[in-house]
Amino acid sequence: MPRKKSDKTTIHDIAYELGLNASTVSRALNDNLAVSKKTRELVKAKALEMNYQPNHIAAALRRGRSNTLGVVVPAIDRSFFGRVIRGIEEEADGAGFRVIVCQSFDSSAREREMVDTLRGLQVDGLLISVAKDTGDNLDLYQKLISSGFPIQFFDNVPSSLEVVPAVIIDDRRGGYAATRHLIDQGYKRIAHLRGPQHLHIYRNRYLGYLDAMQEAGLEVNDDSVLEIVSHFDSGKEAFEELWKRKTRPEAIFSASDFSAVSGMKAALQLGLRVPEDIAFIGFSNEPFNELVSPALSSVDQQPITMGQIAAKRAIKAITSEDDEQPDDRLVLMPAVVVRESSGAK
Amino acid sequence: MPRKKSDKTTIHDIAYELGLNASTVSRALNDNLAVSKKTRELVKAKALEMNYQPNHIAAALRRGRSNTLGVVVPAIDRSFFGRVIRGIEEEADGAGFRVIVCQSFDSSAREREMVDTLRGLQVDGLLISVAKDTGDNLDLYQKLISSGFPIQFFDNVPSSLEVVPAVIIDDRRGGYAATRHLIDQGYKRIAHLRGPQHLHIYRNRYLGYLDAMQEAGLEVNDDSVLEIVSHFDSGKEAFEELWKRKTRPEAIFSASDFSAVSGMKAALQLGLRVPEDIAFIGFSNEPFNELVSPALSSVDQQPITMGQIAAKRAIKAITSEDDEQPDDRLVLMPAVVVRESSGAK
DNA sequence: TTGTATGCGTTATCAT
DNA sequence: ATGATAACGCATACAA
Repeated sequence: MPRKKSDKTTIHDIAYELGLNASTVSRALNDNLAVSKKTRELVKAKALEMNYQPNHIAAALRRGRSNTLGVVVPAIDRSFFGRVIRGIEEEADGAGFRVIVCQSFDSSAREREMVDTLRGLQVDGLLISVAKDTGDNLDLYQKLISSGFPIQFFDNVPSSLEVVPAVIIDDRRGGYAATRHLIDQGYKRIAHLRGPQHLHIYRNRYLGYLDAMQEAGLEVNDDSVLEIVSHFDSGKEAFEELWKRKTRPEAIFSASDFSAVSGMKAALQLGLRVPEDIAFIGFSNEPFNELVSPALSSVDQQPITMGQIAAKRAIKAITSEDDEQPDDRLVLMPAVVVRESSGAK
Repeated sequence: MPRKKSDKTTIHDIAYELGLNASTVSRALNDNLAVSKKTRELVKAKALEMNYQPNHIAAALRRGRSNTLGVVVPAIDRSFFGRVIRGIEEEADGAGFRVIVCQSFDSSAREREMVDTLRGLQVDGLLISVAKDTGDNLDLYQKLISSGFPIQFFDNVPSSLEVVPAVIIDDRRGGYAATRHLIDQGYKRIAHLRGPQHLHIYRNRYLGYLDAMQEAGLEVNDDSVLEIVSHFDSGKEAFEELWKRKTRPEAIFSASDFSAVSGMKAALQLGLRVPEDIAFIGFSNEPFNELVSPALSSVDQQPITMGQIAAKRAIKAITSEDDEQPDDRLVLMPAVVVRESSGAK
């Protein structure tokens, strides 16, 4: 029969068994140099034997530090975020930090809840990609930032905040590079399937498209651009709509891989050849791009690097003694990945 | 200037401001009926004003309950797990539970670490889909289960444990249904791309294939079955290998959507028509199945339902007073989703 | 209805 | 090198 009603072993239990004091056990378990090597090993052996599980939350309560990073993303089943999180975990692992992931499901109300929950769990820092339903969490974030709480935004950052510590990619550059690639391949009539323009990531991809077209002296008219709403369905409809217009495109730059693939599918069903009759390039470099036929060219957003850097900056802010000023934004460069769907004309 | 060095508001701060006692504040915040409606509102208003953030870990330490569920999956960027987690969160939300998600990256050593971490974080229950690198965590799980700790496995469960509380799908039935569907469509020479047979999910899908073939009196010989290793690349090679054999298949049932799609791609590149020359059906019902052309038929594993049920059972085990016996396994039925790739012959 | 006292498991500051 | 003690923020049994 155990000493206590709960069967959980604590440092007190170990101390009791060994005729020691709890503080010694605590020190031994934490590899404190003050405690003799002999007792240290004794304690560790006993801890193993008694199946001791350190209570991290008690330690966190006492220390005021949990060694935990909180992450909020719109949805973890989006491969981009999955890969960002992978990068975060890699970096956190190396620094002895745990990672807790929450989903906002693109609702800013839920995002706020998640932030509260994570703060209640005493996370030492926050990594956030804000919901598309960009609500009024700005106050919250402004307060958090100016209170000196370690926070890093990534990918989709709150738009109307002045100084935001963030890691983002240069979407405009990405849009430019994708379009430029098509131009270099010899295409002239290039259409753009753009995303909702109130989201700056989509707005910037569109601006990059315009940059490249203008630079090359190519015409952009009402027929060239079409806005898509939902990722999944509308690529097909968008393509069919484009194809009906009086000046048919030779190539399409889509702001999303999903609509690119579904547009491509619509093209194939019309009996068109890709890229001979119509070329495609998407954005995000989703894993399935390699699987479809023809394989879809795209723009890679370096999600793993993004996660690593964001985590690194957060951890630095946490561990550095002096309350340094919030880092400003760091901008990553996107990279065009050329596959079959945008071969030379 | 704040009363304390730390700027975090505690119930003591609120009590001080209001000339009350911390316990009253605690009660008020928890909607305890004992405290008068008036003070309750007063406290809540003050809490809001002072931007009070409840310290959940302190509460958890005191209560011995964290209202948190720990989830361990091989990788969150696999859409199946993403959807299971969605189901878990839905269920947990409704019951006032938080969810912490960790990844094992298919390493049982890391899986063990994650379990320890989560237990250290005082999660009230554990939901686990075990790593493919099925190591020797059996002792750990056996101990956990018999100690009465609320734990639920899902999808991939530890194989060599007798009584395992788990929610799984009937993979054998799924393999049978997929193959049966092809048979019903009129195909006779049906090949199977099977996964590593030491994993029972793949073994069962293979057995289901055999069931259906045998039932229909169709021949299965050495040419019919091929084992694939990595999801991504080997579908192509596997298909080319199958196509070289003396009896070419008319249809292929692949144990994974990834290899099905990449096999399909290889077929298309050989100039074959799908499904006229060769039909395909995969397994898992990945989202990209709808996007590829032709759209890939597959077997749906009901991931959201799986998550909901697993969470529900875990929460029930947590909240029910009596230490009831561990639930045994609950088996979900998979559903064939017919798309273009397996049209009638 | 509210206040007082205690403890959850750990770590840090003393003292020895 | 080790022990005694207090404190982290909260919830609860008990007292008033």
